[in-house]
Amino acid sequence: MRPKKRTTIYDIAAKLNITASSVSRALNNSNHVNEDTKKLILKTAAELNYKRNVLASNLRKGENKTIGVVVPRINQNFFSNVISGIEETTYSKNFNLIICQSNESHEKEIKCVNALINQHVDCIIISVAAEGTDYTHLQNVIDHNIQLIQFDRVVDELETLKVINDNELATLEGITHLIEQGYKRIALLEGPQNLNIFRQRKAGYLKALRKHKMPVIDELIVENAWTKELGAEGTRKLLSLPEPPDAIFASTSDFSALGVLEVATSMGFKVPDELGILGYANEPFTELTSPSISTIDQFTNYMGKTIANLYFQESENKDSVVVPRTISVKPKLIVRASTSRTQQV
Amino acid sequence: MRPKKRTTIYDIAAKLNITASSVSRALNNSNHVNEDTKKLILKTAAELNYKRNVLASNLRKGENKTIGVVVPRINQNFFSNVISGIEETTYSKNFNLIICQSNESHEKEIKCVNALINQHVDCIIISVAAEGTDYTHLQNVIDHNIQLIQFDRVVDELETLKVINDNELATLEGITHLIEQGYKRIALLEGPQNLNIFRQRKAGYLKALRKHKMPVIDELIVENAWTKELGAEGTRKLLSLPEPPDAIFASTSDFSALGVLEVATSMGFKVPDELGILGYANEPFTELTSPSISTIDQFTNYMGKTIANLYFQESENKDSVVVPRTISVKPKLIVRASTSRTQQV
DNA sequence: CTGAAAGCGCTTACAG
DNA sequence: CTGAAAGCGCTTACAG
Repeated sequence: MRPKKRTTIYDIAAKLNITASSVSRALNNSNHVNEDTKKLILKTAAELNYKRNVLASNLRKGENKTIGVVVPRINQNFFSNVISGIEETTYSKNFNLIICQSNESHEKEIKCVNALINQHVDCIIISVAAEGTDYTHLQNVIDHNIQLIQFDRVVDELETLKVINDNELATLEGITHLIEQGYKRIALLEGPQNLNIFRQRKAGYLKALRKHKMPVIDELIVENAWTKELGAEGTRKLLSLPEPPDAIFASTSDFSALGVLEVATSMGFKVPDELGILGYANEPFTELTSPSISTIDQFTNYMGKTIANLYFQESENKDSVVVPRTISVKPKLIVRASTSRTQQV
Repeated sequence: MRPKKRTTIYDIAAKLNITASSVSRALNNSNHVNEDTKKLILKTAAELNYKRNVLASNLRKGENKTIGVVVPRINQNFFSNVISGIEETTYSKNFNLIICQSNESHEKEIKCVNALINQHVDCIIISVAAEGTDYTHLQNVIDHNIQLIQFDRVVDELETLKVINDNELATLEGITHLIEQGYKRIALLEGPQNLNIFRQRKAGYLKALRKHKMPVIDELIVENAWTKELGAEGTRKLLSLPEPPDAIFASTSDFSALGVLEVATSMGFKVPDELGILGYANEPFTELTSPSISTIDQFTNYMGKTIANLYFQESENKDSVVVPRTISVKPKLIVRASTSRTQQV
């Protein structure tokens, strides 16, 4: 299984009685080489099935043309779509993409990041795991002069390029929509507050209530209702209250919203009449449930492309310093049956 | 933005007045180096924030510890789950994973594969795009002594390691289940027949009918019903026949099955009583529709791990020749409401 | 236009 | 245990 020796530029040079320098120049399409010999070299290279050793080339040139991506989970819709967008862009620039998943483990995240630093990638794109609080591994990326781009779940304190959703604004719109539909007691299923995205969504919720002069009712705010199961559990509690909510915003995800829907249905609450449900992320299944679930779309593929383009813009700008900045993508409220009181389905 | 020079083993050596050889040995935890100097070197390396240049190391050692993956789409459940499984295994072996998507384009697939060959990856794992018929680019992988592993959509003629689902057997079981439920006119929505997986599923369908002495009715076989839209279109035609089918096997995917369900519902056919629906792939949404859709689960994460392990088994086996072989994973029929005639939902 | 030479950062036989 | 040297495969100033 160990490879036989591959064809190198020396093999080509030897065969043609010229030097490796010329071969290299021809292969790089330099114009400091005779047109005819260039053709001959290219022809011979093809015959010998030559493939440039990118490792050697990169080592010599001090470049790598590789971007590393670290996400909590590859197989989550949001992330796989963002990665797909990143890939489309990096591919068009002839860059490689190395992918790691942290599995929401802070420890694995650190290992992934260090592996990417060792690999001398040009850029690391990351959405952090839910766990951590210490981010020296990310500071380390910066210290190695590797471009760091955070997206979605970003560490606010780190001054890097960031691409995020405007979670607060999207939530504000979502809750406002609920209020306009006549919902009066709106509950919040919140996510781990160490992640900025969940803090922002909570902020949007509170802001919307304040704006419409509605009281914030503590018993309607459920901590850490992150998964379908936890969403279901939280919903059971909420709907068992003496005064249950008439709407639930599952700020963590559509999976959580699905848990809400299942419990509500099984407890005999009519959605959307007796209970409105708003999710987050526009997972494909949200339009398939009955009733379909209102949610918030995050333009994932577009985010991916934006992230990758951000890197290429910066890197073309070699001399100047990178100014830390944040690109905020405005998500879109998708109104479906689960919150459409006026127009029953 | 161009990196300042990074710390190398020479920097460490200079600082300690020793040679790079010793530094390298210490860093590689060789025992041909004094314990105390080793400690000193490690300490200094940490202080100088040293990270090994993996490119240089790999070039020298003639290894790369990188596996390339080429799939039609990263953001499809099946593939992202397989990739996730691959990643878990490669990560545990300290291998990098480079990911490309062909977007179902044969041309892009060729470019991806060539890029990976240039990159001198140790192994290429591929599920081919729907388009192509010519596979010299894959032969090329083999010619470069790169381990090639095909999965799911494999090119039969190429003698490589293969990890597949037993599509025929799974389909046989699925259709048998339909027959046992009393369905008599079972239609097939088939996929592009240049892909082995769709040929196998068709074969399973035909086999099941023959086994139960049921006639094969040409007008019940719809070509190329690959997407939700095409599935819907095919279903419209089928259900408009003078003698419409009483069950439809959407062999291409659950998305196609979803198209069937929507059209059937809108045309007033009762599922599962008047029309049974069987999908393929166990997409998460299949348990959320009403009625829920019966389908076939492919153990995707497990497949991913199996693929990666196959590579590592082979590579540990350096001397012996790789024997082309196929690992067939038996998928599982998931019976849900859309085919459960006896037990209505 | 072409060659000889140095060097990217590392590893590893070869001496001692 | 440690050093000097060669080499992985390529690129690129420097001469000519």
